[in-house]
Amino acid sequence: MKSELGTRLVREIMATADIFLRESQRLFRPLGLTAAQYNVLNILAEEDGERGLSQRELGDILVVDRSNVTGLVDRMAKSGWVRRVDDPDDRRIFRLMLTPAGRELWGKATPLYHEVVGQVTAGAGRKRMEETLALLAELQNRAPLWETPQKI
Amino acid sequence: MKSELGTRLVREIMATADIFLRESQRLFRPLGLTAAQYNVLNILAEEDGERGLSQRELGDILVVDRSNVTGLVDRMAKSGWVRRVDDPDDRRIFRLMLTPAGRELWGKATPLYHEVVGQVTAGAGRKRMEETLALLAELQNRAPLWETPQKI
DNA sequence: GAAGATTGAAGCGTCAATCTTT
DNA sequence: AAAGATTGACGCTTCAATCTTC
Repeated sequence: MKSELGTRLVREIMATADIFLRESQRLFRPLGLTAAQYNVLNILAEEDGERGLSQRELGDILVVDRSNVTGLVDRMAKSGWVRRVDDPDDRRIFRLMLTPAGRELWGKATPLYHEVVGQVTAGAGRKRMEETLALLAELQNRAPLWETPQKI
Repeated sequence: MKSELGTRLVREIMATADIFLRESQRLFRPLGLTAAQYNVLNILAEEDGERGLSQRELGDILVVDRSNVTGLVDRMAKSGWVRRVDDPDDRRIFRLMLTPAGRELWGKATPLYHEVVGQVTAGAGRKRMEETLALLAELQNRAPLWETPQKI
């Protein structure tokens, strides 16, 4: 059973991520925010610069389909947290910016998030976390192999 | 920045799981199967026993809402891979069983899955994987802490 | 033609409400 | 009343097709 350990590893990584996702959804819910929307807030808040991101760029950072960004931004714009601004140079493009309300919400959600993450990872130990991060990076790099099973 | 490492760890676990999910979807797609459906196949196939699982039990194992199981089983029954059998003792319950076609599909999908997982985890090293598994288990155990931020 | 954004269809997931059976 | 299953509303995600602009 050489690969059994690998199978378990993959399963537990996915199970852990599942739990994190579920719990973060629960954490953000009272703020009217979803986990996906918090990611957007986070990215846009750090893009403090003037230009803002295009929807395409946001999708690339989130690693989601462009079509997904449309609805996500729709909902967040409706909630008043994000604005679409016409790009002056290219009329195909919208530039995304946080509204003041969006920035305020981000300011409220972030310490909450950091607090629980800090608690959950508290006893993990710096070295062990770094080793795990290295392993995860290797797995991510090898993931493209999934695309080529063998043309069954 | 004591907690920054923890934040990175959480982010990378979720990113890695994301990649695995995406790639496994791609892997199963030619078989007309989704990743969630493969999990069902897998659980039901190992439940080789006679009784089968109730939908409630399946949901508990998958860690998804009961309401989700209904649609999942609907679609798999429509594809002819799963059967709902009336429980002889309790008329509220359906017992779920793989059809022969479902078992055959499972037999086809599983070696494919194990092959790619084996490739992706190939260079990881037994000891490192075991250490990571231990860390993941700790994180999962601590996850309930997410529920109690501090009643903001 | 290619790139950015959108739309529609489908699957997966949650939650809240309902129905049947226990 | 409690438990198993279902339904409906909503959000996230993908894929394929379309529209506008480059």
